[in-house]
Amino acid sequence: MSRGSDPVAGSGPPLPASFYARATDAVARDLLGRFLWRRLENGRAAGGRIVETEAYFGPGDPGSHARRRTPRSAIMYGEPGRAYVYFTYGMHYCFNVVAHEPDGVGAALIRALEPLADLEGMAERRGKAVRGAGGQLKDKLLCSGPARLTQALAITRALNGTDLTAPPLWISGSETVPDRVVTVTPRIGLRTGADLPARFIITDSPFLSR
DNA sequence: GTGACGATAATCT
DNA sequence: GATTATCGTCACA
Repeated sequence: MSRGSDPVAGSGPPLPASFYARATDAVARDLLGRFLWRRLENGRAAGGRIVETEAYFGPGDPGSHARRRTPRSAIMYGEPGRAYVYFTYGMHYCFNVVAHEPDGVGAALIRALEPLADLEGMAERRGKAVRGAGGQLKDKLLCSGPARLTQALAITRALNGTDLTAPPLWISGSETVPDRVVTVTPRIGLRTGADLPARFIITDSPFLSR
């Protein structure tokens, strides 16, 4: 970021749909270091730098919702560059970007952000869990997990299917981080056997989910 | 610091 | 009826 003092403007225009029309794991890898932004009802923008992602594939990937085509997973069979937001465990939303080659299936789960803009708003939406003794803000707890970041950015199922190449929810950033700062690990939270090495992290980030 | 557990409802078999 | 791409809290060390 370099232009002016507004982090949103300084991070450049939204990534085009073509960015997402590539192999799912390549997109998940290349999302590291980019910026996720959310324009809120009050006009403010909340956002952060993507530091952790996972790739979920289509039929043949037992850990993926899209291992079968169902009403919920159909969006992963559709147009790249749209949001896939689902509700789980009776209380949490998770945010994915539909990403795959032509006629492919898949999406990249955004698992953690380094919070950059509207930290106070994030803290309000996240609730008391992000405050320590004396009301001190624990910024590591704002966006370090897939359900935490959706709460911090006010992402709900109302945004399922939205186009990510324009507000109110978009990703920007023109730089691809170098391989030397990236680590690949097994995916998290799945039944063993489905935990493919398809989790991508910025190795030394303090804002990872674990 | 670590590990167990319950919350809570959409989704699918 | 079972499962779940999670998180916060509470023990205990």
